[in-house]
Amino acid sequence: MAPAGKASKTAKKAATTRASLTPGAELDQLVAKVAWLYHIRNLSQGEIARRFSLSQSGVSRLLELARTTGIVRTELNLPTNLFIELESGLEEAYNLKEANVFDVSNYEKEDELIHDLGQLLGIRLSATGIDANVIGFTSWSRSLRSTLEVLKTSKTAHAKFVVEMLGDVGEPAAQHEAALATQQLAEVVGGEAMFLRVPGVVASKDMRDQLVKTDFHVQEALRLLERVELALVGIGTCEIVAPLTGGDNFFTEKEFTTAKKAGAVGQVNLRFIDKAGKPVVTPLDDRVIGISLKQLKRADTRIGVAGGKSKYEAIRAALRGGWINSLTTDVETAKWLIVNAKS
Amino acid sequence: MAPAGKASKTAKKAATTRASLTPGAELDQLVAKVAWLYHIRNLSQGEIARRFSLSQSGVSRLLELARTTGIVRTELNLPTNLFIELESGLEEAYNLKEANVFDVSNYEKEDELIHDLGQLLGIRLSATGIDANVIGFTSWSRSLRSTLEVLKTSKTAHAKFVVEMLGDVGEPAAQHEAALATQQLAEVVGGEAMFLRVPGVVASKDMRDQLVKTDFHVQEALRLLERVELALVGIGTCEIVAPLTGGDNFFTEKEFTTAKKAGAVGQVNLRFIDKAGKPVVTPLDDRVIGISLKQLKRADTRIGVAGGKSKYEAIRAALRGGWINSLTTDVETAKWLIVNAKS
DNA sequence: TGTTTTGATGAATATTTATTCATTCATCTA
DNA sequence: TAGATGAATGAATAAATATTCATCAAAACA
Repeated sequence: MAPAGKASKTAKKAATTRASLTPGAELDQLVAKVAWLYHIRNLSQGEIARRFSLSQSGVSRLLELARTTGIVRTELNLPTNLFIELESGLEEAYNLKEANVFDVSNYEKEDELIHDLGQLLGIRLSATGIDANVIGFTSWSRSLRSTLEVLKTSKTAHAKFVVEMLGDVGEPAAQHEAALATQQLAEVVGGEAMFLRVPGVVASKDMRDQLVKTDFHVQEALRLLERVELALVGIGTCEIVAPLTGGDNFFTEKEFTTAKKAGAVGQVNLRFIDKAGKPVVTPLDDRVIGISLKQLKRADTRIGVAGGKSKYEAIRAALRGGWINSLTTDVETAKWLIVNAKS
Repeated sequence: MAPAGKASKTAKKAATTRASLTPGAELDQLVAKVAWLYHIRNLSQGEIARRFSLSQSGVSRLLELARTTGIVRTELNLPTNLFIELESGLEEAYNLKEANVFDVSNYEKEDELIHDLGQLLGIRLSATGIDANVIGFTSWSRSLRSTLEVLKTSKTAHAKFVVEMLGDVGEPAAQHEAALATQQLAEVVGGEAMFLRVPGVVASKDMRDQLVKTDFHVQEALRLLERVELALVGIGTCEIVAPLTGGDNFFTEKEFTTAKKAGAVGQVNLRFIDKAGKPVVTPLDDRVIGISLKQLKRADTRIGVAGGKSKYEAIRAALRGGWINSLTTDVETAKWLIVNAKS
């Protein structure tokens, strides 16, 4: 490869006049061309590099850019019948509209599980398509935000409104993220975002009433909660989990204990339910700003995404109460839910 | 790496009970899982291989399978403003609804150009979406069949009918391909395919009348040609090009010469037009079974895909006559068309 | 203006991926 | 039953790709 050095010298000279030296707009063109040659024409990065007089590493970087900017996008189209026994098992045991099961195969790390399940739902939703007037969204759910990542690339989602089903939860810094997610979902479905930019849990019923009374947007959102058709629901345990801390817009350890003493084994958008799925009404209930269980049930489609050992009981309760009628979960959780449907 | 051999031994033992030994249905699951780990979780093939106790090459092969079966799909989302000067230049010069230009950068090989332009149209169509009652399709066009490849992955195309705008052209063996393409397009848009399974060019007017009279399906298709809303048009020169040969359902060299003598510089779905785009009516016209220019113009959207030096004149004629109002072409052709709009 | 910082870049390199080739095992054939 | 054929597979290897690191030039700063 003796002439290589020489070749690259000439290349560099050419480079001064060529497109790659970041002239902003032209960069896009180059990225597009490179992506085209690589993905449509299946040239190697080396060949492409030669054509444009730049280095292979440069091409590699341009392709990465193409991926991150969404010019190139790889989507997964999972067959729907992969875990059909488990899926129909769930559907029958809990009378579901639909169950999505996949072997995400990392059951230790909750974080990854959450993320993966969210993606899974996204894949399925964009395969099926979404069509509703009002979508209820739980913007603080990490799973659902992962779902959104996938959905962003979908062109098959349509809705008029996206309304948040629960106020802010967690540290104030996270609120921005939640708002962004709602906004993005609204964009994806071509609808309007309706925010519920108040604390999800407040100190007292009075406080709640105050907050609701003063803010027009909140009232609007709360009204829309009556008309949710597709609900993307958060399911949780009666514990304070990792990113959240007791106190900031959330229940304290003590309050959760109160709920558990009253029979709660889990919660759906912070509405407590017992082992049979029945609502557990405590004074805590008046301090949540968000969709009520009654309102929730008006939604035709109520989708939950959850998995992992710690949530088994909570998910089963949500299923038994019929608070969700579509579940996306992992193989292990699905098995447990089927085996323990009656116990 | 001394223990490697040992490890693989154990692996092999495990393998006898595991999923990978081609048990049909389970294979799908494995492919899906591997694709998931690779594309969603970004594990390397080596890591995945270890998890499933198979070799890296095996994983590579599974991933290839995932790609070819459509479980994994990479799509290109080209920005629409890359060649905006050329595009708006074309739109203005020829009063087009839309122009798509891209630098497909291989202008020598006509075959590749044709293929690439087809893909380009596909990318743009699936970005925009299709919504029409009746789509007129030119199933023998190679470009348009490439378009179809891309469109297949799209979920944004809808139509009630897909009707062929020209009878068969080329050797009989190719007819099957054309029919398949039409069928597939119909599937993609969720509509019904209407075939025009007769020769595109027949020996005489009488022959044509005979054929039309006897076949119910043909009559149905011809009726639909009156109601085409979106037409995917084939543009050609007055020459016999590569895969076609004079004679088999096609004009002969001599007949083309006749047309040229009458002023033809190109043809749109085998309807000859002159330099100004005016129809060149000769007796040949009565021997074509397909959409007429008059019928074509009823379609709201008339999309042409073509490029390459040999077609410059023909494309310009088609544009001048207004037979197409949307063009997908390459940079070089676009430049020529703009510069020579008035000459 | 000299110095520093920053970011872009390519050569070299490490890592990853695709392919080749030999082996195995099941199926078919004589 | 022996042998042939062909698919499936993994080890070794070739090829391709991503990353590291040093260099350079433009911008920022003194």
